[in-house]
Amino acid sequence: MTGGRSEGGRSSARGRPEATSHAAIEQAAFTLFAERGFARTTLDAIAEVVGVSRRTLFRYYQSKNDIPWGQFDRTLDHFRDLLSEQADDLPVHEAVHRAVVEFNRFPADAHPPHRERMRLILATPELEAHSVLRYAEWRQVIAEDVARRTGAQPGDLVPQVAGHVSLAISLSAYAAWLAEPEAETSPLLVLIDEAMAGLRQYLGVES
Amino acid sequence: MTGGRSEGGRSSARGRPEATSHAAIEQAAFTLFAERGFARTTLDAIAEVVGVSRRTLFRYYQSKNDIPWGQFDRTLDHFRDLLSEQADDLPVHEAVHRAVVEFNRFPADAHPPHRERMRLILATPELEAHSVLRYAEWRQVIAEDVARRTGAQPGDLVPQVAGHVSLAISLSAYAAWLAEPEAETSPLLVLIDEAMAGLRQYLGVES
DNA sequence: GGACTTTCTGCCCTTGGTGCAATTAGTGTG
DNA sequence: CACACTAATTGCACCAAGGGCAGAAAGTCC
Repeated sequence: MTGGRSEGGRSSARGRPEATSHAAIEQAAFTLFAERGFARTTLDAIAEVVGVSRRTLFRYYQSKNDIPWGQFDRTLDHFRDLLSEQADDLPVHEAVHRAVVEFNRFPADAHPPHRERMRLILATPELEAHSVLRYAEWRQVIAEDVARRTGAQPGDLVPQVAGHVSLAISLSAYAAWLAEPEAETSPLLVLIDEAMAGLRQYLGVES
Repeated sequence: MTGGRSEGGRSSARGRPEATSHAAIEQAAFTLFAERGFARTTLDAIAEVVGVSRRTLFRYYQSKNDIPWGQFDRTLDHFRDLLSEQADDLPVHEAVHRAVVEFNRFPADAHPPHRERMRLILATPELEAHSVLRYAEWRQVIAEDVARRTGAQPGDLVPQVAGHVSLAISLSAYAAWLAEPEAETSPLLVLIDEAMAGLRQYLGVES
C-alpha cells in the first residue's frame, strides 16, 4: 500500500520505453472510480486519461478488477518476512497475530489512500468477490508459516484453518474500521486486536 | 442442495406457461460444465440444450455464475431455522457449530451431486470469487442469530466475527473433503468437527 | 372469440477480455 | 548516418456476458 513506488527499474534500457506506469494508471483509475463509481468507469475512459490505448492497460493489469489491488504481490513478500521474524517460542496463534497486526501498520500519511483503497474494494461487490483470489494467496502465506512452526504440511487442516481464521479476523476488523466515521475513533490495529479478542470471547476462552 | 425441488408452483396458472425450470437448466448446465469446463461453456450452448433462448436464461438466473448455486436462497431459510432451533442454554459457539453441522447433513443419495456442485464451485476461480456474495448472506444469518443470543447488534464485532469464523471453519472442512479421493474416508460432518477442533488447537485452547 | 396476463424471444448495444500482426521508439554498432 | 535489434504500444477483429426494449406467443378467464 505504499503509495509511491518507483516502478522497479527495467532490466535494461533496450526496446521501446514504457509509455506509462502502474502508479499512473492507478492514480487515473482511482480518480475516475471516485467520480463515477467502479462499474461505470470503462477501461476506455481510464486509457484515455492515462493517454494510452485500452489494449495497453491489459499489459499492466490482468483485468479491470486487478487495478485496485495494485502491487499486492510485493506486499505478500513483506508479509512472509514479518511472519518469519516472529519469535519461535511464541504460541503459534500469537506469532501469526502479531505478524498480521504489523502487516497492517502504515505510516500516518499512508492512511487516507489505504483507507480509500480498502473502502473501494470492500464496498464494491465485484471487487469484493474478485479479492478472494488475493486472499487465497495471503492465506497460503500464513498456512506455510504455521506449517513450518508446527511441523505440519501447509495443506493440513490446522494450517489451513489458521489462514482462514486470520483472514476472518482481518476482514471483520476492516469492516468495523470502514464502518466508522472519518474521525478515526479506533485505529485499524486496535480493531484487529479487538477482533481477535472477540473470537476468544465467542469461543468462551479466558484471556 | 436438495437435488429435486419441484419448482415451487406459480401463483396462478395465468399467462404464458414457463418453458423450462431451474432444475432443467441446472441439469443441462452441469452436464456441459462437466464436459467442457465452466469457462468454455457458453450460455448459448446451455440455452440450446435446454431448448430455450439465451435471453430467457437471464430470467432464471441473474448471471452465469449464479447457475451453480441454484436455490441457495431457500437453503438460507432452512439454515435460519436450524440456528433458532438450537437450545438457548448452549454456549453460543456450540449452538452455532451444531447448526452449521446440521446444515451440512444430507441424505446419502444427495451426496454425489452435492459434492460435484461444491467441487465445481471451489475449483473454478470465477465461481469461487462469485461465491463470496453468497457467503456474505450466510454469514449474516449467523451474525443475526449470535446477536439475538448475546443481546448485541448483528453489525457488532462479535457477531460478525462469529459469522466469518464459521465460514472459515466450513470452507476449511470443504477443502479437506474435496481433497480426499472418492472413497470418502472422512465424511464432511466429521471434517467440520475436526476443523473446529483444529481452531481450538490453533488457539491453544483445551477441550 | 376476445380480453388479459405473463413469459419468451429477437435485436441491438455496451463492455471486458484475448489473439495477432504491425508499428513505434528507443539502444547499440559499424 | 544507416542499419540491425529489442521490447512496448497499438489497432483490429472477434468472442462472450449482460442489459434494455418492444413485440410475439401461449396460456386462462369471461
